[in-house]
Amino acid sequence: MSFDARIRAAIEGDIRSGTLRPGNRLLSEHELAALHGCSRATVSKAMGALHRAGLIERRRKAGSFVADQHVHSAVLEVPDLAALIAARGHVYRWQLLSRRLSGSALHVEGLHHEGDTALALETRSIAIDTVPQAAQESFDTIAPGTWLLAHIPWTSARHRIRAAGASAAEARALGVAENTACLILERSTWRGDAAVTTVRQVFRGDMFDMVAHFEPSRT
Amino acid sequence: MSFDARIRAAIEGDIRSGTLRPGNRLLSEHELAALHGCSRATVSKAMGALHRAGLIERRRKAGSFVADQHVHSAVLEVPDLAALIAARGHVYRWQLLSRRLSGSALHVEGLHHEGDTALALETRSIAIDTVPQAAQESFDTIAPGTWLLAHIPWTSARHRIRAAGASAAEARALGVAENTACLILERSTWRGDAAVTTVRQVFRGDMFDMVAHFEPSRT
DNA sequence: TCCGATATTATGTCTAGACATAATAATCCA
DNA sequence: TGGATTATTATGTCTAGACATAATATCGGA
Repeated sequence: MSFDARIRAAIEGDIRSGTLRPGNRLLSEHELAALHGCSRATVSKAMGALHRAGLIERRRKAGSFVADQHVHSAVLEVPDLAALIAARGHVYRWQLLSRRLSGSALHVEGLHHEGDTALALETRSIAIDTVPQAAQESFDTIAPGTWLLAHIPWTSARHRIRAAGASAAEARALGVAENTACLILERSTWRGDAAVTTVRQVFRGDMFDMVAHFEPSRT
Repeated sequence: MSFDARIRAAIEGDIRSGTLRPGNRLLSEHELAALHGCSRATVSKAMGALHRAGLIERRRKAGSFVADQHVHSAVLEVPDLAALIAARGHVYRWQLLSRRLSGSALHVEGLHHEGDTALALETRSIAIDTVPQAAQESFDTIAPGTWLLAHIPWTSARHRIRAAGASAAEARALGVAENTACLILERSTWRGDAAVTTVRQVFRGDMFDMVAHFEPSRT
């Protein structure tokens, strides 16, 4: 086991066992280096990993502190629908429902099909100020998400996940009864400070779920 | 801007703009160090961040490669319900519904209340082999999640998020109509290889959502 | 031709320093 | 006493090496 992993495990253990409690100060990097008999760079690497995992807070001059545990973070895998459906052994198909240019936004609506059934209804708006080439795309055979992925770089994204009953229009599009429970994924992406796209996907609740993992022990 | 951030931004930009495509090999760490005029350790740090962000794959001897972009990862914040409800300005309350010891598992069922309304129905089983002290707990005033957080260290967790209509029993407990759309969060936690607890929380869809962020530019 | 031993290569981990930077604590002067 | 200056401290970033390790490529022999 590497020094890095050893130091992480030691501190993580102290936090989880309650030896170190939220708000407590950890030893400084110098002290930990001396304690474990390794260099400060190695300690720093371990502390960086704990920080990313949300276990500790770090402040210059003040030191490192055990973070409040009221939230914890997990890595959410946001799948590409085409790849997901292919992995399940079905045929993926995108069906364009509408496309409308309004002001500086291009609005696209369509369905993601898994084999013969509609898996998700997508309502998207694309900022043509940020992605001017999108105005030339029909999106009648390629899904806008796939196209965007290949055409413009984005730097950050925000996802919101919730559950809601299908509206009349959504139910009709998905071929389910009105008010059927659906998982709704809303995603906004930015390139720097410029908005790129906002998408709302309504999934049939019985055919889709999302998975997230948490393992602090990742370097 | 630090070398680290600069190198990350350069490679990320090449990936997102399509200059580097999935499967392409990146320059080796040595070459990148020479190119950017910095040391290999700095390059390695940048590559580590890109790897954690899921943008690249790394293989010894073979090199680093642009990852397939069919999934991308985001950081999901899994809130502690008590803290979440407090932050919303309401009073949190846990109500125990049932507690039953069966074999090597302790089954606990209860409600998380936000003020006067039930926000979530929780069904949990706790492995008493891993957490023997739990057998002595009544859980009639403290929620098992809170108790577990304070009493045993866990090392990894897996979350599954989906939508479903409330069953008759769930609807009764939450005070909503049967088949109301609910967000269902199932979480299993482990301590090393030993299972700690499995919990299923059924949330009123109209009162709860989850948020996830993605920003590769985190060191 | 096939197999095993060897060399090569790129990442993984680490060291023992360095200077930068931000935040706090101490000090000194008006 | 109040406010501005200075010193101190811990993290943040970086260097120029080192050895370990895993995976591949190459070469020699049966």
